[in-house]
Amino acid sequence: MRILMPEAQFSLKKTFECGQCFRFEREGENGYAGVAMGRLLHIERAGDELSLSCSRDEFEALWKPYFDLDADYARMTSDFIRLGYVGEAVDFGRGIRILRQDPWEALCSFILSQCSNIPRIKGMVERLCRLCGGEITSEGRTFYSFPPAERVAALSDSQLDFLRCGYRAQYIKSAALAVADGLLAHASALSTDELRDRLTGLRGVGQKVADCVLLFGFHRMEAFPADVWIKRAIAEKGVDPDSFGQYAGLAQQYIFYYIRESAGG
DNA sequence: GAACAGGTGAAGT
DNA sequence: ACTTCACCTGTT
Repeated sequence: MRILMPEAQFSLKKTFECGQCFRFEREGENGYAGVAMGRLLHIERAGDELSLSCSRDEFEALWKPYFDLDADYARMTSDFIRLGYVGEAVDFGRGIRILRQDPWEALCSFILSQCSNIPRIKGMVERLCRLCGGEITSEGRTFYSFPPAERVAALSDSQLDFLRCGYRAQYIKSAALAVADGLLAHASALSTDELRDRLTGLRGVGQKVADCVLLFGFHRMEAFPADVWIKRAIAEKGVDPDSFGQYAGLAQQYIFYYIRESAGG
């Protein structure tokens, strides 16, 4: 199916390559393919149109919320001071959408992300999906869905070695046990601070990973993950983390993408 | 080889 | 409360 959706509202490149997700890969000149919510999606831009490999019903039920397409990003970013470094970052990142990723997938992925880089994170996540995710075949190619926590909790230490994720292996295994045991159930009834406390109670989950999970897995837009790049922006570019209000996480993502891209990454 | 990487937790001031 | 260090693996 096709939808009218200008680049300025939804940029595939910026959304998939701003560091929030690890399972969408470039496909052709203007397209991406990936798996989320157990479903494979091919998505491609042609001018102001996007074509998606799903039915209109599936788009409405799954992908429209996943891509946060009902939200008005122009309005949300109007809360920020549109001057100076943050203003540049917002202009540069126009078209980024904050995805509504599965909380467990976000938790597991960002535990793996610590002290690593995007290619390696993608490798670890991909091996985990190949190891125990569900197979999805399409036109002769095989894709894998992200495994449920129960599957990961059941992995043996020697199976975990296949991931080559080092000391993070025990972190994801214990997190998987906790999630399978209901740690994140009924999260919508919890405040962001309560949810953050639950997350940081896990071994290997500190403030930064917890805030990534809150933002990318629970769509808590006020969560502000501060990694080394954001700390650099605060120290060197005059960014004030207390000035962003309820959409601080969105501001963070523009700043992160801008500083990474301008650093040549 | 050594140093470092999108972080965390433990142990030391 | 703040600083230092080890931790797996991969890349420079």
